[in-house]
Amino acid sequence: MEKLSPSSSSSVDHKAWTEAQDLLKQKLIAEDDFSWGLDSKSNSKSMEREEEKEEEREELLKYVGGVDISYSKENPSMACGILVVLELKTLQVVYQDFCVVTPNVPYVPGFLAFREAPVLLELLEKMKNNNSPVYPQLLMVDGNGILHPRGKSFDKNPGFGLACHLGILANLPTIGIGKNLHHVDGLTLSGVKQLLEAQEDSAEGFITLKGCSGRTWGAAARSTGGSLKPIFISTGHRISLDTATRIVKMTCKFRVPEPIRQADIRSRDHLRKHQTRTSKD
DNA sequence: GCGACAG
DNA sequence: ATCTTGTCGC
Repeated sequence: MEKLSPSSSSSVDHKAWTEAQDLLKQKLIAEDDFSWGLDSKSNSKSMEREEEKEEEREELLKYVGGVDISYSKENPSMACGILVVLELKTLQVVYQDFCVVTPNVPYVPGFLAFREAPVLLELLEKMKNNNSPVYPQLLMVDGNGILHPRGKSFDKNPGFGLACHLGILANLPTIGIGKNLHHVDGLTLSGVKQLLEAQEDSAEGFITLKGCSGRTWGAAARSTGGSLKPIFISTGHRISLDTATRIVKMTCKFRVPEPIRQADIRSRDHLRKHQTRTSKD
């Protein structure tokens, strides 16, 4: 009952995964594609003083989702996926749901989506099927969007990270937030830091990430203070980098945007509460 | 060939 | 990702 295939011997199948990524990638939309707007821009002329109805002349972005998965070292067979939704205006959590699972796919750099997307997608579909009134209009993902090495030849093509992958599966606009730089197209952490420091105080600590090839992969930001570790923003699906960057700014109370930060904190807490029975009695 | 490599 | 307390500062 234990036969290993000659060439591929585990659940890790780089070739099949790369092909799957390439297929999904064909559906990727790299521009703003949604019906809502950001309040800053919609009323540029003058506030019609007439009836200030809540009439939705134009729907506004109100609910922003965040997803993440936390893992337990004590119990490697236990992980916790989470979906949170925050109200943009107040940055308060208005929805949260957890999913304790056993990781079945290992983490392989470049293929994070095959490990995490199924869990996160399930949380989204559950919420959607329940007709929740706060279903997110936009999703922030703990991981990269196009800032990602797509297979081996990324020099001419944008990547396809978890944020892209999940965005397509869920058909939602997504923004990828990396807390570490995935080295692609010649980008290095030291190079990014130099650019950030050379910025002085011009662009609020945001710079565009351009690789050796000239391609734009995303943006780096030191949202807080001076010398903190930057975060790395890249578009996932149905959004432009410009819009993504603006929304990140709106949600950055601390270094990491609130939807991601809250997802991080809460999934970790939830995991602790659900593993207290494993090693102790 | 070797190292690098989101979470 | 995970292992980890206090501590310095606004």
